[in-house]
Amino acid sequence: MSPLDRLTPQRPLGQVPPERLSIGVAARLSRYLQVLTQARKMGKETISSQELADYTHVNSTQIRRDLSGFGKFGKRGVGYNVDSLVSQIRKILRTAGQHNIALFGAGNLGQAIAGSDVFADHGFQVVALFDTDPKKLGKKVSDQLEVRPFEDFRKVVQQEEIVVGVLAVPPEAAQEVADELVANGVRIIFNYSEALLSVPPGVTVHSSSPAVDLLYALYFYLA
Amino acid sequence: MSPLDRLTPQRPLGQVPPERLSIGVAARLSRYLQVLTQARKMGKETISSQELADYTHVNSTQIRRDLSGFGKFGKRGVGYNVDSLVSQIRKILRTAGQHNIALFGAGNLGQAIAGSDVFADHGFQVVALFDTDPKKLGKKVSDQLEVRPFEDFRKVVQQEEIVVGVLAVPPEAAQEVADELVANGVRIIFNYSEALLSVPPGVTVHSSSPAVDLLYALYFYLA
DNA sequence: TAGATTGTTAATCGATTAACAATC
DNA sequence: TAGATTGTTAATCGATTAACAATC
Repeated sequence: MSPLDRLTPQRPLGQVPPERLSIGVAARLSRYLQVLTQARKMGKETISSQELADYTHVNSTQIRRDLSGFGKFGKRGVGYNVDSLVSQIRKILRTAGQHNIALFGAGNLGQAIAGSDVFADHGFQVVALFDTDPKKLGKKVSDQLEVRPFEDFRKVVQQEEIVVGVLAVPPEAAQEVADELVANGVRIIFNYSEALLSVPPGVTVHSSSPAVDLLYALYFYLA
Repeated sequence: MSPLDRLTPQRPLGQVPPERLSIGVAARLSRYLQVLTQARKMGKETISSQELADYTHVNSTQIRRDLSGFGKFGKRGVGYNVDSLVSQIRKILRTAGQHNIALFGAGNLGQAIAGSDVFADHGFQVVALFDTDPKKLGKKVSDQLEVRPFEDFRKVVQQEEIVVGVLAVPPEAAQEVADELVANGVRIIFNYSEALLSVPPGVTVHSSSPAVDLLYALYFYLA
């Protein structure tokens, strides 16, 4: 802080620092958290900013700075304690709680998602799996989960607080499901289908497109 | 360009401008390409920088500038022709050709990937699908593809030019497969397992982690 | 102690944004 | 023509990088 800053404070003295992270910081912290969670699973107790950089493709200086903005979490010469860094980042991102997901589509992709740990590891619980195929209805996909008819969705969204809708449906069905989600107040949609979705402002669509990463990886391979 | 730059040219006069794109530009162009490909499938003939911005979450001015750096591809008052923009970006990324992929793991995720259009749309062809489970061997997963024993991989990599290895295996098997890929000269690995992989320098690992996007989407939802 | 790694600064580079003339 | 959207500039902001003292 320069002396001038003290003369012209950005906010009233005594107030807490800005609570809202920038998109970049929030995105990077999420990536650190993903790696840390996995590192913990693999029994790693400490991790250096350089290791984090190798796994996340984020510069190690950037990582140290991102973290040091919130406190002195590391130990010089040693690195960061994995466990405690996980809790610290969860606190910063305020994602320590449990959040409910509804999953649409019980095909290969839907079942792969339902059976994966990725969401569970970060406090997201798939509470319902929907499909329209009568042959799939009632099928047990995991201990907790069986395939329910799409029509049940309204009921579910009223009973459980669904924060995210995940689409693993064929592209031609995606917009219809998205509309239904929006109509029932869901404001985050995770789109694994290839369809381009139209949603009203205030609703966020995240599209996962592995081919994109492959394209630019290939560019640097060929160039 | 400042006058000083003309006195101290970065490269010999008369040579072509730098061919290598920055990582940021290459990554963004890839995202535009993904959206354009899908827009074309949906019968869209023109698209504006604003529409591209809505779908990619990249600022529309940024998009126009990225594109105008390579030519005047748009029409004022109209937008960009989807078809011709696809060809232009492919030319820039030099990914117009066909490239071969080997896919590991024939579980739900592996079968979902094998059956998807994402890779095919961008010129990536899955030429072989491997698994170690004897019960799955020989199973037809698509018209072109049947499950082969992991041991066949060396043969395949010698016969076909495999540029990318895609891992859809359980986390405990991922490192072993990665090592085998590296040993056989594959330098791009796409990791859908949750394992953290160690690879030598020169090999690129891309890890797809949907939960990461969800985490930071949630942050802005809660904040 | 010696080696390793954090926390932090300063310089550079690239991304973002607003604004607007050009033009379809 | 009128409306829309590109191509481009300029100003600001955030990311990247190198470097290094502090310190475990």
